[in-house]
Amino acid sequence: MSRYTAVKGMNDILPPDSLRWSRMEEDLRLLAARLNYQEIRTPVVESLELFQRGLGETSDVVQKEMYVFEDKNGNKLALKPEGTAGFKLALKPEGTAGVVRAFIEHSVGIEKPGPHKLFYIGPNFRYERPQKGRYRQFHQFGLEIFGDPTPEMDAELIYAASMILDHFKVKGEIRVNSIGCPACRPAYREKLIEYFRPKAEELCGDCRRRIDSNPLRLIDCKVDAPRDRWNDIPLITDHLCPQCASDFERLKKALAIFHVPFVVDPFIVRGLDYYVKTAFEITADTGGTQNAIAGGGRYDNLVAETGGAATPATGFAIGLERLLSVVPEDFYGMQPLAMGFALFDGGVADLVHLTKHLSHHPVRYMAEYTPRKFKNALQKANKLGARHIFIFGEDEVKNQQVLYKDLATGDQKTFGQHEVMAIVAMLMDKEIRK
RNA sequence: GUGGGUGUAGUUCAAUGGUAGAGCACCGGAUUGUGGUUCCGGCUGUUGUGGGUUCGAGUCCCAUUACCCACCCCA
Repeated sequence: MSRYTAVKGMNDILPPDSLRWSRMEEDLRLLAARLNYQEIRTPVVESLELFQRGLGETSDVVQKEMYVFEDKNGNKLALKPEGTAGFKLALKPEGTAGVVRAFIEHSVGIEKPGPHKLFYIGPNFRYERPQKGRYRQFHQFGLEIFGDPTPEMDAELIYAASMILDHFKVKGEIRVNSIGCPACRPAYREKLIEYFRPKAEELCGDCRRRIDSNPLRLIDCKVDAPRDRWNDIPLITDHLCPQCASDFERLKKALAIFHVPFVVDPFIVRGLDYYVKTAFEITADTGGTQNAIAGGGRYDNLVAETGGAATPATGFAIGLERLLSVVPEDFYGMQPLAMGFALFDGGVADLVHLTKHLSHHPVRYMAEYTPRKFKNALQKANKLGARHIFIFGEDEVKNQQVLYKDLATGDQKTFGQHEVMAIVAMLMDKEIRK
């Protein structure tokens, strides 16, 4: 064990995993571009207050999972007329709050008409006990749309999520719900409280406490499994106001037109306070119990609550660790490796030349400049998993040639040293046929 | 924050309380410029850390720490 290790819950990404990561990120950017999402990059740190106000003071994330610290210039900032805003800082636990802040700060919604479609990709931080699929530094890719109130846009967003699943050959279940709005949710909440209060004795300790504080989440309790025990639990979908109910119908209709496979799950509850109306989650078998790979919904009031002009908005985020854990192992193939060797000191200069020439082409190649015996060169290439090797021995150098051998088939061939294009063409051809 | 499991070589794992080992990996070799297999040789340890019990602790006890899994919650 080395003296220094990575901080708990924060992981190194090494080859070959790093290749899967960068390819996945590349694909996500391309997919986002198809529906005209443009990238936004916000800082990893924001003021603590932004998250407290945005995500909700009582949310678990804010209450116990934030990485909070004080800015060294805290005192100066505190002297600002606004008061102490900005004094305390936090590593971002999710992506939306910072995007909303930037959207407002730079008047994006004012300078051009909506919808404004943005995507982000990057690290987030939550102070939780790590377990399979849950880490203190984790990464998300998210889409956010500002300035469009329609349920059809929600449907398009969910469609984008399903495109991502399809692209990566992931089998996920898309579950949608409407969680109402400030006009209808409070009444539903009361109904739930009324429903569960008489049953308090039958609930676990956690749930008894949650009856009043968070009855919606109580439904998800795994200890009591309320959904299995009672089939007459009031459903939000039966208590929506006319506007929410109508929007929910439009959402489902549009999803059907997009051919997005989904199920209605009236028990979906989002963990953050800002969601209204459309809420959805995507689950998949990640090998652990953390099977939610993506989630999102509409947040029409957040921009105004953060200090901007009233702007309807909707968005979702996908957890990249979790996504990658369900992307098929062989989804990304590795380009075969080519290697170059010299058999004696006199071949090294020619080997350097080959490296120089091949470096201009998109082949995966590396050389070893310490001369080796023929047999050792083959052994080494094998150990490194190389397929193509180029050899400069005495005969080759004398004739201005290079010996090529395909370690997979055993074929070999001699090229003139100036036939670089022929060599590259051959490598590319083999790659396509692979 | 709560519970459970595991810490021994680079790695995966052994070792009735009695001298810490094996496979893999790595390095070298099996006579001339043809590999993967095989064979031979070599290298590697504060047994996570600190106490305690014992003639003697990798092994038993206590504490501590790290990782893993699960709860809570979420991506």
